[in-house]
Amino acid sequence: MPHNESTTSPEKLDHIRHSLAHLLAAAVLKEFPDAKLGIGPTIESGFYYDFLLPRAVTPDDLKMLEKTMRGFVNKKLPFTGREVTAAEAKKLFAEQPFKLDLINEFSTDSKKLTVYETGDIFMDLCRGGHVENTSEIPADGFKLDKIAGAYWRGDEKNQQLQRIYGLAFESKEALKDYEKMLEEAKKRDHRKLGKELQLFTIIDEIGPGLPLFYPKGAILRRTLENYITDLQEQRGYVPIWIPHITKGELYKISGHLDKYDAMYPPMDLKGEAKYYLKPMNCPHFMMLYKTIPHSYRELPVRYTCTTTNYRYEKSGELSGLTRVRALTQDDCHVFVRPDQIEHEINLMLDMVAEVYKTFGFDDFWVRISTHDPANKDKYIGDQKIWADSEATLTELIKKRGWKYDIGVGEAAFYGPKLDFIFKDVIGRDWQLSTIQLDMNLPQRFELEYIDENSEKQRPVVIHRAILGSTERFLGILIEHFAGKFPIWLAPVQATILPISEKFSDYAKKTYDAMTDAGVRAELSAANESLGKRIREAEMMKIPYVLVVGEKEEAAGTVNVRDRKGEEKEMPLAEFIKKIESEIKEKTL
RNA sequence: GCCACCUUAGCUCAGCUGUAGAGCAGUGCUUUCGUAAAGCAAAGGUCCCCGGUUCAAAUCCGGGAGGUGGCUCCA
Repeated sequence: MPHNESTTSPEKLDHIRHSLAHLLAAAVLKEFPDAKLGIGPTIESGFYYDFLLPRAVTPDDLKMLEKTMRGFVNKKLPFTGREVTAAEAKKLFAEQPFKLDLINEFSTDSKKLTVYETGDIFMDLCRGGHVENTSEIPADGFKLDKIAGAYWRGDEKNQQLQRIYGLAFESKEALKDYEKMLEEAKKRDHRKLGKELQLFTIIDEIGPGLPLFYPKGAILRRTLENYITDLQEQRGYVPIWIPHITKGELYKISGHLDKYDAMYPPMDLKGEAKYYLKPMNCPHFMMLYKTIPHSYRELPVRYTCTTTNYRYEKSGELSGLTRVRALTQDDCHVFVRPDQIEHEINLMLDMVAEVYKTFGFDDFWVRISTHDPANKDKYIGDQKIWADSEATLTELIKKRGWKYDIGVGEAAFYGPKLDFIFKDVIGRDWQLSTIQLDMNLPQRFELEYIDENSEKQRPVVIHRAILGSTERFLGILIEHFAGKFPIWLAPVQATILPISEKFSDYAKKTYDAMTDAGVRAELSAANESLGKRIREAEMMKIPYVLVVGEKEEAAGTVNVRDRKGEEKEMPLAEFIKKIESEIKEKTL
């Protein structure tokens, strides 16, 4: 962010935000004396505070509360802290049930508690981290932003409180910069661009979370899927195909039904056994492996299928392409001998690296989820495989120099996993690729291979998806490129504009030559002004605009305008060669 | 699912109790143009849906659906 001439340290900014949270609570209490206070921490862009209030807070209330807070800031109130015992704290916060809840929790570890007072207007239970005086808070660097519902302690079963969010920065300029950044992000929002560029739509009559793709969006999808399919097939993956509905029986074997029944859309087949739309593919893959005998020689067996899953996601969760009810996965299951795990995972990491490089995803990190050694009973499978594979995973990631984070105890009960988290342009985290070891499904489906001693052995399964979900990946791609896709992905790669109808024939010739070369070209008839057609092409973010007129026809050239607005005349054949090579090289 | 807000033409939005408006897109005609908007014309709406209040509702109230931002969830 610009304006880094500011001398405010991150720690100081945190103190300012934290202090503002207290001032917000003080302002709320002034307006609603019966308000019950929750917690008020700092967040990445400011702070929030949770309240139980007699009525819903309105945007007008926010303005009023903000004014009250400014009044407090200008009063130059000191923040003073002191230690109290749990009993004292309980007396001080007798009217505040949520604070009592916190006191009960904290006092179990026999620590002293601290309370902070702001002048004589407010007192809060708090571990500290404030400015010494409200005069240190820039009065124009903060703003109450929005209101949301939030469950006490983040638990759905608890009472829902009203959370008031505030933005807070070290200066008015920094606040403005932040707001400007959000506005820029809005411009590249994939839902907005999806509509403008005619990529996809969601239709009420069809249902929320069920996107439909227009031709341009479908080309994007197909290009993406072909890319990933080719990559896999070059690396020894073999395609399989599976139907989209199944008897519930399958999920009884896999054990999924007991756990996630509510997520699975049931199908009514008129009195036959209960069927479901498939919410996942793993059990199908297991069955295909199981029904033919396997020798140790043929392992690893790498099955792949790009297929759509259907899940009941809560309505409030759905959002554009990033959270849908019909999601297509580039799903792979690799059946390996335990001694092949390391090699196989390393091959997968190669693929992840190649794919991210292709899309220019530099900013990602890896979450390594391992088992909790203090809680061994929670996990199934061979202890040695657990220990070895976790060490291997960590080693492999380290070797590549990727940022990572080890989540001890975050592994699934069936095996450790690697999740690849991509940070988008505005700093949000998105989980894309996942690689998971599974020692459970091979056991439940009684998968086997015959070893060199003719004995039955159990393989390990590695689940793997690189895009994760085609829909989510597309959503992220749209925002990553702000709709300006690299040439190999662009739904329309070049559009040809004859200056007037006199040059229609030459334009058509140009169009045919491009199409023959496999370029996705478009021909724009001359019944609108040239300026207007250029404008339209720019708005559709088409990589190359080819203008042809008298000069070009005579010389056999095209006038190429790129997305930067720069023009260059070149022979048609030369341009085709250039664009072909860019498509082949997947130039960013 | 929960909390708050939003829903008017294909899109972006104005109108906020007195029988619905603009720009763009689309259609027709004219224009045939040298790098981000040529001109004219006609057309386009159960003002999300269902109830209620009112002489009168796009506008006020209740319920529902969908969306946005959060919360929770995400094999």
